[in-house]
Amino acid sequence: MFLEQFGNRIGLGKGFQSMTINLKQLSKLLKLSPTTVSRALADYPDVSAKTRARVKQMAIQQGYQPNPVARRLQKGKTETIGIVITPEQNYFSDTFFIDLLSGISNQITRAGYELILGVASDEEHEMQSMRRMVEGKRVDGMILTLIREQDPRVGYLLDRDFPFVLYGRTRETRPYAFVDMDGKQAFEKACTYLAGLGHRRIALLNGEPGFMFPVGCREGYESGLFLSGLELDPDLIREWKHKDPSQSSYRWTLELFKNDNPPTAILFQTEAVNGIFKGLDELDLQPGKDVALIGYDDLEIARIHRPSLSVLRPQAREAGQRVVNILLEVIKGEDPGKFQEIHQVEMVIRETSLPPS
Amino acid sequence: MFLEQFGNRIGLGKGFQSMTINLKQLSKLLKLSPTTVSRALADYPDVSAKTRARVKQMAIQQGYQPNPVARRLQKGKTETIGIVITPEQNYFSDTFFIDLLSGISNQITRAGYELILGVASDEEHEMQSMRRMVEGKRVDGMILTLIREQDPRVGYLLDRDFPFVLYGRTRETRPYAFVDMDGKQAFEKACTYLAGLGHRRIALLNGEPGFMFPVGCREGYESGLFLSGLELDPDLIREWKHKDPSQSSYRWTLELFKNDNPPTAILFQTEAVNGIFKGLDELDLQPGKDVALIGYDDLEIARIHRPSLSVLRPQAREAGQRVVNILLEVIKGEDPGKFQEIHQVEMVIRETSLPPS
DNA sequence: CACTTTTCCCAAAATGTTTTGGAAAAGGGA
DNA sequence: TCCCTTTTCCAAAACATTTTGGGAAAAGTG
Repeated sequence: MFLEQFGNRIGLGKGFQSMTINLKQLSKLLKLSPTTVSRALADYPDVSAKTRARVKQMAIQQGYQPNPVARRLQKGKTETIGIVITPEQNYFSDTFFIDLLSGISNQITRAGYELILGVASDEEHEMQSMRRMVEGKRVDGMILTLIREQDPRVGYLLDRDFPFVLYGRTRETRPYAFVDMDGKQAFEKACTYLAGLGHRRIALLNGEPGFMFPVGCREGYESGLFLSGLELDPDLIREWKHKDPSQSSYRWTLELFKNDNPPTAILFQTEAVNGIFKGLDELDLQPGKDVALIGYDDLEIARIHRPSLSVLRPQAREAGQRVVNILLEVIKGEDPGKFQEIHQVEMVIRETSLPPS
Repeated sequence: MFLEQFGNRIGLGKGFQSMTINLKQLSKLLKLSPTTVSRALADYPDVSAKTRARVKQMAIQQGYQPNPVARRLQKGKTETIGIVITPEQNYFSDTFFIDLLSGISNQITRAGYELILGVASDEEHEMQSMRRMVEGKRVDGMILTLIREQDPRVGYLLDRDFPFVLYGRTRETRPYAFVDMDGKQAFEKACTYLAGLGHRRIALLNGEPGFMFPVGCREGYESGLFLSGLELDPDLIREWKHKDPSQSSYRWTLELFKNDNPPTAILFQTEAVNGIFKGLDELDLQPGKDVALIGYDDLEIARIHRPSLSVLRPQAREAGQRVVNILLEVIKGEDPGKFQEIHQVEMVIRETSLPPS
């Protein structure tokens, strides 16, 4: 009897290998039914305050934690949400994505959920990893990042009515939930700021076509030019590649300055900054002095570099938290169309955004 | 009858919202018992080849996948392994960690397991996140990275006999499983290489004390000096901080060259390269020309920079795969002490490792 | 005191698998 | 045909919860 009650705590030789108290064992200890113990812990009103307190105290004393696997089976929920990352596309380049992930993880833990991670090498494996999670009933919802203009993942999830939230947006008419940064407004702000300083030739070194984010950047850039009364010159727009940001931005930087009428300022995603610095260095142009620079994302290099880089700074951590909170609502059955958030991006002026010399 | 069989596939309005076929439903379709279907799919010898084939075909046709939650409950295994990362310590700085994670993830998926991720802001939350996974019975095993000399996580897991594998090593007398890079041998190799080129003043800009990895680096450095007949000069050793690699390495670089007899070469972790470049630039010293450089880790910046950086290149992806394979063995009950691997690190000579001028 | 209501608890069912311990059917030899 | 193996299948139990649907005791109410 004693042995049966405590058998699991005694174990076979190993110290206290498992503090693992059952609901059944706990209820036996309390001389109550498992039902009552379960309901007491869940604060059901139909268990008296006295026994509820007694149960909770004993639960703590015994270190009882409900087995998540069993509760998931019964509840029909995995209490898990999934995310797939694609390192090949250099998404991890610095603090930005990890901040996002940090916000996501914190909020998920707070809700008692789990975050499962897939790492995919390309678009195909990305889809494959997601399907495993969804069709294998391994998650209750998905978080999508690095969104493309035509993103098959979104259609897939919409088709089967599976809960998901985008960090970003895509071209899709059906309503879906997303949290996005206002790249358009950010680039417009940066562009008008530079124009306000007197810059007349402002270049855009944009992200890879096919992805959604550069679309907004370009819109903001064009709108900024327009608002400042500047002409759009297609020669001042270039696009680098995700898989090799530095190399491609390096080449495009050289290209930009072959122009008869070269730019005096460049807007870009900070991810590509190494290539730009290298290109400028080769051209004997001083960043900030000869060419004004404003990057999107406040990476470490932006702060450490001399001159320090002016940037547009998205609040990745906060966005990550919102993504999770929204996803939890969608999982609960709320209409995804209600959750479409566009977050403002602040501009941090440092040393590379001076008037033209 | 028809409706009951196919009810789940018809759903309520939504297209084909769940391809979710039960074992019970599948067995009904086949006019077999759930037992037999389960055993057929698991290739038990006591089900005839004919029905096994029939079962498998139907399972594929119906898109049946066993509910992982149910199987976990029955098997008493979560089929999940956990990892906790701490972005504050700048571990994510570039491709290295993501390569490791990629190897880990691939191997885990291949085994039909899941990877759950915790993101912790500091040492305390790191422990907390791990305890939640372990004591909450959310994982079958843990992967630990960024190991400290005295690492409370290792003692914790050993005490409760919980399966884990370290990427790295720690000071602990009890046997445990690990996969580590041979930092000592790598730095010894780099050091003797530089000495062989004629360098006599070789500095070490090492990682943060308290962590285990820099210990090996220093051993290799000292051993390399010894093998080359060079004196150890404590003035040529400095340590930067994880939370701010660039800033601290920048300051230490300036410091190193205040020396009456400054170094002609520096060994370091590539993570700190931005600070070093900045420092050298300020001192009007050309990397590679005036000061030879060899970094540990082949980050993107090492390849893109001109001159390109000579590096020590750990095979992070392979290491990640080994970590998982070992962990699965340990979970199966194998003796962890059997699995202690030290992987060789190759040296990639590029443009920053010339003889002294 | 009888009746109703409220309070407090619990037995049984259900979640979807795998495993255990047989049992029926088929095959083989006399 | 009968008995013994071997082959092929299956009913029931078990995994650890939560939920369902009461039911008994206590407390009000007339």
